[in-house]
Amino acid sequence: MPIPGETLQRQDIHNSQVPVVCRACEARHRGICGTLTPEQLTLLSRHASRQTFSPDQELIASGTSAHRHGAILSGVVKLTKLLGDGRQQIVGLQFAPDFLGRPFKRQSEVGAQAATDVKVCSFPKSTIEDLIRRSPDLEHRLHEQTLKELDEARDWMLTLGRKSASEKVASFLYLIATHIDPERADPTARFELPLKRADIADFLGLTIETVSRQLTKLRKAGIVEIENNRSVVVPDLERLRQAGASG
Amino acid sequence: MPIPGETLQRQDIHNSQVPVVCRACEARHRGICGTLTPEQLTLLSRHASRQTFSPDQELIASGTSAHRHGAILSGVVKLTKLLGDGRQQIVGLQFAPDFLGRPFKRQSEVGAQAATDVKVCSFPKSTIEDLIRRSPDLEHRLHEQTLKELDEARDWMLTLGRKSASEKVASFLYLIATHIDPERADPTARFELPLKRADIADFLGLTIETVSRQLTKLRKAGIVEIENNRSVVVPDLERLRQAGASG
DNA sequence: CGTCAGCTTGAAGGTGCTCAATAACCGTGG
DNA sequence: CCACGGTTATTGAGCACCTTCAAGCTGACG
Repeated sequence: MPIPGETLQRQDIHNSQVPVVCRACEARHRGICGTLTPEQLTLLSRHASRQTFSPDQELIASGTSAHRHGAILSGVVKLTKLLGDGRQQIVGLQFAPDFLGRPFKRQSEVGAQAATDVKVCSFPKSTIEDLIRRSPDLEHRLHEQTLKELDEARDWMLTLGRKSASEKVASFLYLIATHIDPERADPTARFELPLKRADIADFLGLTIETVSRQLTKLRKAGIVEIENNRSVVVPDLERLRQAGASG
Repeated sequence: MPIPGETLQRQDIHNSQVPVVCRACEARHRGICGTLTPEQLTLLSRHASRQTFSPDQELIASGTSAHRHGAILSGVVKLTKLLGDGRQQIVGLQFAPDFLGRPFKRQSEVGAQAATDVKVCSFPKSTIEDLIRRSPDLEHRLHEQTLKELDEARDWMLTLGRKSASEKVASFLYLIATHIDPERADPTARFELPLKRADIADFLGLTIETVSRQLTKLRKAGIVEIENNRSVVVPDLERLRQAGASG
């Protein structure tokens, strides 16, 4: 259960310097915003704006100089790489309240598209970079996220390089199950798939057809239940984890 | 052309505070050491020691609490991940003067083994972490390296997920050619492969046999020349790059 | 009710794997 | 110097898995 907004807001009530837009923000105390001082928040919010994107809409065009960075407020973002002939690979998924953008570099080498409906709070690259230079805490926070993303990328390299199709699909479902609803103690999970089949295929380095076949195989094995193509129930998370090959 | 040692050393001659062991070090002005003040270098060097490793020797056992970090002085290090049943994937290659170790985390989730003969300068995890906390510059440098590694990991995910076997092998050769001898203007390259076939296979998510077959295919196509299994000549780097599929 | 996007299912084919034999390389010691 | 064993790499034949191509299905929305 998410913490009711009340407790979060009470903290800020005592600090009138916190910008109005931030006070009610879902991400106010998470992600990068959590480390900022009221003055820094003010500076940032002055240049910040909210945007929404619908599935498959581009947040950053690959190869384009992205002049804005941001934080995901809700939804799932896919990071993609393209080959000359159209082959595509999803190289990362990002969830709220992740930071979006690659600091200290002109060109982004990955594209970013909304996978689901997405809300972001974005600000100019230069604003956040200035802030980073002046706030070691913020850089540390971003460094931590980068390290986390690197760990995840390497986990996925193992999946891409060495797992079979059915292990890949199971690993994917397990990944989503553990990311959508971060804290859950019970062995069962229930969620909506944030990706359509084509995206899953691009994430796993497979074709749509193979993904589909492996899903029905997992369904027939009783490891997952799927309804309306998107709603998933996992009766036993541990069993799903094992289907993804024990690392 | 590398800068002659003379100019490098002259800087230190005027600064007698720089530790003796560091003065003649190949990595003194590169990698993380480059940002450190003489005092910081002294602190670090007091706890530092040099080690050498031969091929396949473990620098860090996966899952083990690595209590030392370090810098690569020479050689190539492979970062590996293992699946329960023995399947292996190399998730990164590191060259001098890269930093070795994952800060701010108890457990390393990857193993590190020497690919070639390797020299490292290592120090206790806690020493460098203290230093990081006190030196924003150092954290920035490490953050930059982490970002670089993340970019590389994602590049490789595209290779693992979407390229054919022959494209994979070509991509690998191109990667090595451009990393072994970083600055080279001419279109031709000549180098020793730092990895044996089994390692290449683990890096590419293939089998030894497939790697071998694709290498002879590239050889017969005149894209590379190979002698003694390890010495490679690439007459036209651009052609090799294209054989790896234009991204 | 028709259309369109997304998903599933089937049959055929190819790429890369498995298993197995041969060949090249390298250090050691006769 | 060559013979030798061990490690590393190449090559071949058959097969499995995943892809390709093609058809049908489902649900949302006009």
